[in-house]
Amino acid sequence: MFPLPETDTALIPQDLQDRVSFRIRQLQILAYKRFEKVITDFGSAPRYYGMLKIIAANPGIAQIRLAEAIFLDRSSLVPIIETLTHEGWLVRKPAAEDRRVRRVYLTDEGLRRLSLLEVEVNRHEARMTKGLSPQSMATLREGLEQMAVNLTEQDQTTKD
Amino acid sequence: MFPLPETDTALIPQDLQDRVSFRIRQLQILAYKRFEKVITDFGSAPRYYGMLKIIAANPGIAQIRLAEAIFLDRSSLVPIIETLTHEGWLVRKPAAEDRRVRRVYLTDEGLRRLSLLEVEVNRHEARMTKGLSPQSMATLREGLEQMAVNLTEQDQTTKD
DNA sequence: TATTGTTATACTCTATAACTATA
DNA sequence: TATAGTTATAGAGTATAACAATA
Repeated sequence: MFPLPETDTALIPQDLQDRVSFRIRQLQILAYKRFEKVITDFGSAPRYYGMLKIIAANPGIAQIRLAEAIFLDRSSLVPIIETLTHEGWLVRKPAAEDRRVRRVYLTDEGLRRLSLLEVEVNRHEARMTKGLSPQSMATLREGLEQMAVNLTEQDQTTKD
Repeated sequence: MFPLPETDTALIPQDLQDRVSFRIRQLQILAYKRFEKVITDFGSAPRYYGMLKIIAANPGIAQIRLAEAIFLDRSSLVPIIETLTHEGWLVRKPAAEDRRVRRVYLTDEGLRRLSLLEVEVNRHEARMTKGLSPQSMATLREGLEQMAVNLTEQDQTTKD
């Protein structure tokens, strides 16, 4: 009997390891667990980092546009916006020209905290991509982007 | 006013698009939605394709090893195994040498159906990676693997 | 009539804690 | 005492359907 614990990868057959879809899923699980463990003191914001960045880049975005951008139903976004508003990250203001719309903005405090959070996200990203050459990173980014395009294009043509 | 709808990507700032962690998350969401829409008639198996492949490669694996391999708590695995057993994919047999353990196997029917499911997974993967050169694919796979290694290694050293 | 945001509701997925049976 | 599997339970996260306000 060997004292070495069997590694997880030993159980994963090669053809599964070669599947990009499997790797993506596995990475998302791992990265998310790690991210949540490492980043604290930012309330519930870390998991919505991407969304906060989109709001920062599109101040006053309507909730429905925001929901579409992150592939969520507009109703699913409501409690998220509410929580982040209570935590001081966001404010909603009714749109003057269309009073159905509520525009979403980062607060000054939210902007300030987002820049601090960004430092942590950078660290996380650096740890995750350690050992990858700039060239590999570039190819990786292109590949990930191409796949996202492929998947969204197919969604449009499918047109349920 | 232009008739063209604003694309999602127009809302995503470049620095966010360049984040591998953001892309991974986005891709996982898109790929999963697409996968579930396209693949039907396989019961609840498609979402557990990876797990079924691991069982196929490790016949008689103990539930706890399987849970570790897919980063789930052993208790979370129980209802999954149960469902797939009821659907005829799996059987559990008590281990002779350690009666606490229940060994998990694919049924003959499960093996047969898994090979059919695999055809669909291949199609999904091909659509997703369309336009990527063999070289890009190779670099992509290496990058994804390296990141998985980075994340699991860091988990071990953190050692909470 | 259609759209935006909201609410009520239900479903899925997951972890934690406690239990059981074995070791 | 520790481990494998199970159960009960609770907490996220999500979508669907229906509603109010507005266009």
